Amino acid sequence: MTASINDVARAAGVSASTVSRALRGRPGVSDEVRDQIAAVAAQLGYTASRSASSLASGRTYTIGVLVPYVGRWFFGTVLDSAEKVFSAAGYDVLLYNLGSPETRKRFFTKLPVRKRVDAVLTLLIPDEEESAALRSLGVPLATTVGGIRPGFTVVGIDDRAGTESAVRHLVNLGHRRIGMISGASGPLHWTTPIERRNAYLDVLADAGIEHDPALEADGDYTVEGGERAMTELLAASRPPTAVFAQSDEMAMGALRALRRHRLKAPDDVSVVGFDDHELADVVGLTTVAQPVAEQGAEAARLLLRQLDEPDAEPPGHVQMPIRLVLRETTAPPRPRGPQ
Amino acid sequence: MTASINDVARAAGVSASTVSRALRGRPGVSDEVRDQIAAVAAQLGYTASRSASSLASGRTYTIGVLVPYVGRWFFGTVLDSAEKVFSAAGYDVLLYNLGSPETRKRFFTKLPVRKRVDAVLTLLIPDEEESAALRSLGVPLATTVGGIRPGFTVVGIDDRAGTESAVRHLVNLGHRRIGMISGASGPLHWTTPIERRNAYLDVLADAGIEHDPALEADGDYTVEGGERAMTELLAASRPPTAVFAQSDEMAMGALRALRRHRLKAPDDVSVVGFDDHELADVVGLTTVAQPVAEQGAEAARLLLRQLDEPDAEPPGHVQMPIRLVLRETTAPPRPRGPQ
DNA sequence: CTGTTAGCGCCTTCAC
DNA sequence: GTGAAGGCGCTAACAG
Repeated sequence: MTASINDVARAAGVSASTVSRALRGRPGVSDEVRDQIAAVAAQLGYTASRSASSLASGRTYTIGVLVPYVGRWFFGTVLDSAEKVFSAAGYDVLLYNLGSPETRKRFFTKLPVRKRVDAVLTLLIPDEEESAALRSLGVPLATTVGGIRPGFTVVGIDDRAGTESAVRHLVNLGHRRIGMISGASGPLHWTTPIERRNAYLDVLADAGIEHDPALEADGDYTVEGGERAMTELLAASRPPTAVFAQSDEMAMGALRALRRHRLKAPDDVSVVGFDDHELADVVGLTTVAQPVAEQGAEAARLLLRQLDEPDAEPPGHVQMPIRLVLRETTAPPRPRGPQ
Repeated sequence: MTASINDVARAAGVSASTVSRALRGRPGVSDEVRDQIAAVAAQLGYTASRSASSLASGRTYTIGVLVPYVGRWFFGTVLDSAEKVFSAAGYDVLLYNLGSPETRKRFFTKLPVRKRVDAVLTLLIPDEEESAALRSLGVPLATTVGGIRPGFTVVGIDDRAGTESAVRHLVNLGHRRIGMISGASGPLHWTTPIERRNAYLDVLADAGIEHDPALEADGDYTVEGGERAMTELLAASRPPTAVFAQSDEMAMGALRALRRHRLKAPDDVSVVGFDDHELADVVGLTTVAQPVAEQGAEAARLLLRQLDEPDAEPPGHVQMPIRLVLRETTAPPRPRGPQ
């Protein structure tokens, strides 16, 4: 099999403890012995067994990352950037794709990360019980989604401000019938759709526009859902002239629905998204840009810092900037013909 | 700290080995004792330490997955589906995001997965040396990319047939100046761009069309690269009337370039992609569809089967079906005005 | 069917 | 600066 620490020790003519110390850069080894051991180890292709060392030390050098759906652009991007930060620091990433309720439930009851990770980054929003389960792990916790939660470092954006800028943009263009495609069907503890909805309602009220419940539809944060939602809105007795979608993927679904109805944005309906998806530019989608990759990287960095300085008080909340990106799916409403 | 196997053994009035056997469903434990142990374990919130059990058994119940870029749709989707198969079978996934050359090199020299995983699924194409390093792990290996390689189970598609259907479609529409956006700048051992290029050349030759090197550009398999490549092609003295992009993301970049030049597909230039990206439908992109998620799931299943039946001969190659999906970015070339 | 005995490979005192 | 023990928590072979 592969070389063990004893093989290296024997070949280098020292004890296993010295090899251990030398390879991990701990003090108490003379430089020449250290170099010699490094050479021997390299030559034998020795790498310490993570199982054995974590069993002995209690440290795993592994971070658990919880994701609802890896294939979705937002999560893939956050995961990508977070992984880079972790691996650069010598940590491995254990990935848990917890999209389905069953998988999720099993994860939180069995908690397979117990004794297996030094920290957890969750991209899904745990409810009270799940949060407690994670806290019971006794390791640093971080997230890039949802509101402030005790025991978690959350790196997020100002959902309210982002939504306001999007909806105000539509109001300023002269729209009065402004629909919203939201992702309300998610778990209740996911505050994002709620915050965005409140901001939407506030802007409408502020502009003196009466809210019409028929102008809201659930898009489930997916392209297909967005398409369904838009179709629903178009079927209303008085359809919207503009739509704010709570995510770019839903906005793209909305655009697809428009195409299917032989309608165009912005000529027939204006559409604004949220995220600044990698492909938003391709379809010319006006959207609220948020620094997705940076959020993942920042959350990862904050987690590593907590690992380095266990005594320092971790930041409870970090807010990243957002900005409205104007493209081609928004325009003033078309003057209405005689009704 | 958390409960250990001995705590459970003591509380249940049995030995640790019995607990171990009972909880893992091994034979040799009476039903009543098994139930009792399960109850005690649940009550104590006991989960076996993976480090300890893998150290003792040599089995890790962990799969290493190597990805060039998690944020890219193709890889995210494969990873997503593979992870689901693995986790359903009780395996954890260790993710390695090996996009940059340095990360990649470090991974293959240190091989941190040694003694840490039971199998490896790689979504990046290892060169000869890297393949050897992976084989030295002594675990089952699989991939969803690249050509047949000894020691690997590869789940792929018929790149040649896919490309042919795309380029033939353009020929049949009447195009004669057909450009290609490829991803040739990748590592040399990546055969995909080469295979697709050969198929492209063959179809042209077959149709009696002379190949013009000025009609090929490198798009690096990214949206930005596709945009650059298209811009390049448009600057040619005699630009193409149709373009085959080796991936949907490059095709979308090409569409973006067209928009920037105030040109439209298919009116000015026809565009075909490859993949059937989740959003290809949104932009109406004609493309060669491949079952991306299914490839990940199938590769994962084949890996698990090898773990279950170590003696069975693993399949060297599995081919999944492709099909051309006609949408709105392709049409006959516009009749040329007097020149 | 169940308990006892040895390790798995490494890290961590504690001596020297 | 270095080596010798002991143990991390679990599983595997062997008894009974």
